[in-house]
Amino acid sequence: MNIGHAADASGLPAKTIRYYEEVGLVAPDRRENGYRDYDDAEVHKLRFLARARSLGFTLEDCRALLALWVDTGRASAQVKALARQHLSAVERKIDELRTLQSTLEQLVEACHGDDLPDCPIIDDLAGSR
Amino acid sequence: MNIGHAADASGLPAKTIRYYEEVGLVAPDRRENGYRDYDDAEVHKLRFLARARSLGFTLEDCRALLALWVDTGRASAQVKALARQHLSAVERKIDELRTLQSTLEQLVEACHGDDLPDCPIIDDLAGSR
DNA sequence: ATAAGGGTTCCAGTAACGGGAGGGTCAAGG
DNA sequence: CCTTGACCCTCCCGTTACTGGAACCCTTAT
Repeated sequence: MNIGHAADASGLPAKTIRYYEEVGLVAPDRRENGYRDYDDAEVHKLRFLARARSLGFTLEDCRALLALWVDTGRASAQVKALARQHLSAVERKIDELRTLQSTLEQLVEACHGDDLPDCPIIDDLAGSR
Repeated sequence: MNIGHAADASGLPAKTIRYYEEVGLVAPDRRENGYRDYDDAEVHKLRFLARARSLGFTLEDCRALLALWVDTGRASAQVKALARQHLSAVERKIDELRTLQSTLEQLVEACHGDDLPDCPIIDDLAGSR
C-alpha cells in the first residue's frame, strides 16, 4: 500500500506519516522503486497514532503507548499512569486558560470600545492603576 | 541601565529582552562599549510586554498593542477588538481541552490500573470497540 | 595579574509538522 | 512512442517564543 492510500486509511497526511517514520514511530517496507509500502499492521499503527494524537498525547507519549500496545504482557497500570499524567497536564492547562479568560473578560467588559482613546485594557497593560 | 538591571526591573530574562529587540519590539540605545542602555521608557515598554505576554497575547498581538499604546489618538474599540479576539481564541482552546479532559477521564476511569494486561485505554487507541 | 561577574554575538535546539523545490515512477491515452 | 497527470521521493526552510551554550569582550576589585 502506497503512502497516499495509507494516508486515506489512517486519516493522517502523508507528510505526517513520513515525519513519524523519521522519528522512528513507524517503519514501512520499501519497494524496489523506493516507494514506502504499508501493510495492515503499519496502517493499524498509524491509526493508533492518529487516535493518540487526537487525544493530545505528545509523540513521546505515543512512542511509549505503542510500546505498551505491542507488549501484550504490560500492566494496565502503566497505561493508566501515562493517561493520568496527561490528564493532569490538560487540567493544569485548562486552569491556566480559565484564569486568562476571566482576566480578559474583565478587561473587555471594562473597555467602552468606542472611538475615544480612553482604554482600561491599555491602562492595565501599561501598569497604571 | 544595563540589560541585567532592565531584566530585574521588568521581570523578563535578559535573553528574552534581546529577543524582543531582535524582532523589533524594543530598541534601546547603545553605549560606546556596545552595551545596551535602557531608559525608563524602554523599561516601561518591557513591563508592558511582560504583562501582555502573561495575558497570553502573541508577540504579534503585543506589537499591535504597543502601537495602540503609543498612539494616544487610538479608538478603544481597536484595543477591545484585539482583546476580544484573543479571548475567543482562549475560549476555543478551553473547549478543546475540556473535550479531551472528559474523554481522558472516561478512559482513566474505565482502566483497572492493575498488573493485568487488559486495558480499555489501549483498546480505545487500537480502535477495538 | 587575575578572577568574578557583567556584557556581546552567533548557532543550535525545542514540538510537530506544513510548504515548496527539484526530481523519479507509473498507468493510461493519442 | 510519447506525453500527461497523478503519484512518489528527498531535501530544506519556516513556524512560536524563546532557552542554552560557546567564544569572546568589558569593568571592577583584590
